Amino acid sequence: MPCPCRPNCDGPAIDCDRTLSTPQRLFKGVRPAKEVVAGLPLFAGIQPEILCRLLADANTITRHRATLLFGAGDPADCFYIVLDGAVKLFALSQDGRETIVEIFGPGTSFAEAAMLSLGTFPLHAEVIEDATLIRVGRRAFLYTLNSDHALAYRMLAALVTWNRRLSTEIRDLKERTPWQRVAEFLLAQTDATTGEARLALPFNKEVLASRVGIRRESLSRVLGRLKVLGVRTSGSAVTIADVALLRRACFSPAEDRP
Amino acid sequence: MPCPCRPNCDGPAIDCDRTLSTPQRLFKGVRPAKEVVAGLPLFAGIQPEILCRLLADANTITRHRATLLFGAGDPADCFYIVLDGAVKLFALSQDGRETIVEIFGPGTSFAEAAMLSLGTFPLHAEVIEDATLIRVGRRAFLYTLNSDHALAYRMLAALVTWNRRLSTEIRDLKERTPWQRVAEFLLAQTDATTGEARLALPFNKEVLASRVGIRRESLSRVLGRLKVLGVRTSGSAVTIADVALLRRACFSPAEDRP
DNA sequence: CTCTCGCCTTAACCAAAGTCAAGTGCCCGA
DNA sequence: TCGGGCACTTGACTTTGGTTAAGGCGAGAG
Repeated sequence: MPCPCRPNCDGPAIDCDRTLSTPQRLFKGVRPAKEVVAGLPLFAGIQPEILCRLLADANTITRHRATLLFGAGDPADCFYIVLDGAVKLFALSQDGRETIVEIFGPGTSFAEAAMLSLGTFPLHAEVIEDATLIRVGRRAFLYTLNSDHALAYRMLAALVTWNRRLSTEIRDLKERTPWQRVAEFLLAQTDATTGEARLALPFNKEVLASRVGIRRESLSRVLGRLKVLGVRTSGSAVTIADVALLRRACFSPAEDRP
Repeated sequence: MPCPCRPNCDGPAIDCDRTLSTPQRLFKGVRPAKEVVAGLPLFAGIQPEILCRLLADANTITRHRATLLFGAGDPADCFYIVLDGAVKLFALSQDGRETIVEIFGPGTSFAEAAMLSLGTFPLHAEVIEDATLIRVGRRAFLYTLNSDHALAYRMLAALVTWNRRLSTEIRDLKERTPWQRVAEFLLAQTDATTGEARLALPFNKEVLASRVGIRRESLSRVLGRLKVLGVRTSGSAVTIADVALLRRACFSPAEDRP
């Protein structure tokens, strides 16, 4: 079966009861493939036999940053599950500028949807942080979808929540300022709801800028202005002095904006 | 069965073989309900008996502009098919400003997705142009979804294309300027691919502005600047002197921007 | 007929994001 | 150790969208 990313398809097949053979460095907390995949919202509650069948046509691959997984227009004959690292989906405008539409991190999957209709990917996908991925073949996926009607319904639900994410993203782009989107992003990186928080940016600032829809120079300036709200950055390390304060500033109308 | 828009649920039930009893003014080209619904991508190819079953729990309603169909958080126990007019889905920020996320016109349906997961609407819906709608009950819809697996797959496909629309919307918001989005919107309103085009804005400019993510004052300015590209407006009437020219200006990098 | 209201436009001002260019710091390899 | 490349920052400048306020204009009510 031909594969759009042929030169990349060198990963080992998956024995679904064996632990994934990924480098420790990349994938902390090694678990059997079964578990990882079953943990995805899309496949929650899947029947074990069907899962094995699915994984029979899957393999793990590790890719370094800057590797193109597929280009827009390529035939969509696989989808990906991210075990570690990060992948961006982006578009290229005629003048060569790229616009990041979505970013996927550990425990998420992407490009399933492309296989359902057109059969071609609508966007480009590139690894932005060294990644470990499971690549699942189209044939197996569609077969699984057909053998397990419950899966089809879960997939419906998954698409709906994905949709909802996109809607709120649109809303954000329309009604919030760049600095609010940056602050929002930072807040989303921590579980803390009060007090100080330390976090590491999951990817570089060029990417972060594109993620929130501004240029990297503007991001620098925004981060500068966020200092007065207790946000310090050095490299990819960020500390938020008072999460609650930042959250209030970010979500309350007007007053105390940086 | 309780209905979130109870005071509005006064429409007649639908006899699926009879012509819809909607006012001529609103719904030009009267067709049987069956046909209209079967024309939706979601229900294309549906089996006639199942369709009738679906419509047995449906009714037509006509609503004037400014009517709220449902609010965010309301229980989602129906979805809507637009026969005529237009409906906006929007969010309200804390300071009371509204942000339009999507707009639905004739021949489209909305809010089906809300019934699949949470069971509550994520956004507000308001009629923005006097509308004729079919309101389909949740129970019937879910029943139909279960009886017709093919429908479930079509629904998957429909969600995927919907998703794709949202992605390109995000891309647009990030990589194109407001005037490009306005021009794009105008171009989308006509079938013409060359020469002159005349069109009527499907809703007022306040709404259009929110649709493209700017304020109405900015929309005025943009329309003013688009004059040099052959776009004239008077009220809701718009003429594009040269569609091809506008398209080129709108999609080509830099040069000749208004 | 006029008044008013809703819808839209205009203008002046300001804040802020984009652009272009230069500069800094860091890592890595020769 | 040097030099080059990369990621990021800074500054000066331009452009543009938001804000506020005022005014125009048409439709419908009184």
